[in-house]
Amino acid sequence: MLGESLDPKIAFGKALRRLRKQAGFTQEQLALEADIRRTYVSLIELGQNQPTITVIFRLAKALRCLPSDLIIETEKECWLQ
Amino acid sequence: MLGESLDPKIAFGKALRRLRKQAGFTQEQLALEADIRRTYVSLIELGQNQPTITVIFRLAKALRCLPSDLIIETEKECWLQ
DNA sequence: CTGTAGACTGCAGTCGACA
DNA sequence: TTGTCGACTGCAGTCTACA
Repeated sequence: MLGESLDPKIAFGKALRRLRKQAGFTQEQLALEADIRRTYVSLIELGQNQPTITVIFRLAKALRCLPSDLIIETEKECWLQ
Repeated sequence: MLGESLDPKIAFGKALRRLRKQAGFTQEQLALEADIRRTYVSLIELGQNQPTITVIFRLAKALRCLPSDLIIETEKECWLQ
């Protein structure tokens, strides 16, 4: 059977970390560009906090991608495996 | 010049209302399927509250669409005008 | 059918410091 | 470079009730 679908907040954290590294950013650089705190980026990536839509848009802008791209990557983490 | 980009939480509310009506749901039916409160759906659609990623995923499931589709519609409200 | 209102609980998000 | 910890503020999200 196919694996259980992953909690969206866990999946988002994994997707964010993957995209951040692809972009060659540290958590600190990403936080700076997204205007949020570095410690909060850490919590999100670890799936210990879930972002609101405003934060999702800020992170996408900082990563120079569309918010929908971030969500598409999250869906992959959620459902592909 | 192009119009100011709309606040994501306002844009999300507009997109949600549009998709909900397209699906032929009332706020109450949507809330029931998404397992959130009807009054909260109202607040989101009016842009008075912004959802977390968990709520975005629940709403998309209830609307039988992908979370990324919901965000794509939000981007349209944000940037196309 | 939808908006609103008040009061409430838990967590999103901040801040500073240290391993 | 990232995780963690404690303490904090504001808001996400609930509940009930009424226009």
